Amino acid sequence: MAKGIQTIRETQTSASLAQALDHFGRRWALRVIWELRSEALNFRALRAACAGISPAVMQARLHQLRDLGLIEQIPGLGYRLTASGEQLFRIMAPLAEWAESHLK
Amino acid sequence: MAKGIQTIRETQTSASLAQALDHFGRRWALRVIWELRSEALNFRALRAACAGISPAVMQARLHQLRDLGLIEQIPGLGYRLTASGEQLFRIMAPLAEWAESHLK
DNA sequence: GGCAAGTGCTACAAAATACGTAGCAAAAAT
DNA sequence: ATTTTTGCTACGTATTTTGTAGCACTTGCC
Repeated sequence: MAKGIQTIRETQTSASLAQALDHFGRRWALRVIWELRSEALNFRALRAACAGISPAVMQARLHQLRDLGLIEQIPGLGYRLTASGEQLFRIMAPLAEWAESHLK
Repeated sequence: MAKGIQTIRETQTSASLAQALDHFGRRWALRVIWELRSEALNFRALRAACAGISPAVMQARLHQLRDLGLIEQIPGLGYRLTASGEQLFRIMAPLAEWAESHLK
């Protein structure tokens, strides 16, 4: 067992964070949160906003995000962020600026 | 064309952000950034940190993240975040706290 | 030198995930 | 009552990820 540049990490990633990163590391997951940032959208409007997503995947993401308590479905209104979801959005908001300045 | 709850979004998501969210919406992408937060790690150490990732996917992510200018490979040291990558990490850092308090 | 261990990386079949299109049943609007 | 819009499902195809094996190359060591 060589004592090389790196051995075992002293600070390992927590299970909660790993879980979060795994959930968000699915296509459209972050995008859906993003599209709900300012207003509630119904299924089809949300699908239009995420141009290219298939209905099956949208349905899957909505379920997962609902299970995570990030979004909620209001009958007659559509889907919208919960308090927890809005908090997450506020966290990822600076990402927009970052993307603008680094991905041009 | 009914003027329902929502018509067309007035503020649409920019291409850059869509691109960023698409890149990060791949498995292990955010996790790899996260694991490199404090120190450079070589291929195998990085793979050990991301328990469960396959070498092929790790290789693919490293390529993509390198193309995005987020990480760089230093011969004899391994992979580490670039200035741009560290900036991104600082942005997503609050995510750790969020995950701890919301995903228990 | 020679040899063992560690390195980054590739190959490839199987499983999981996403895409694309069509369309249904229920609610709402006309 | 008929049309429109709604959320959602089905299903075959394409893409992505997994899991395992191993290759070629460098490094440290006797």
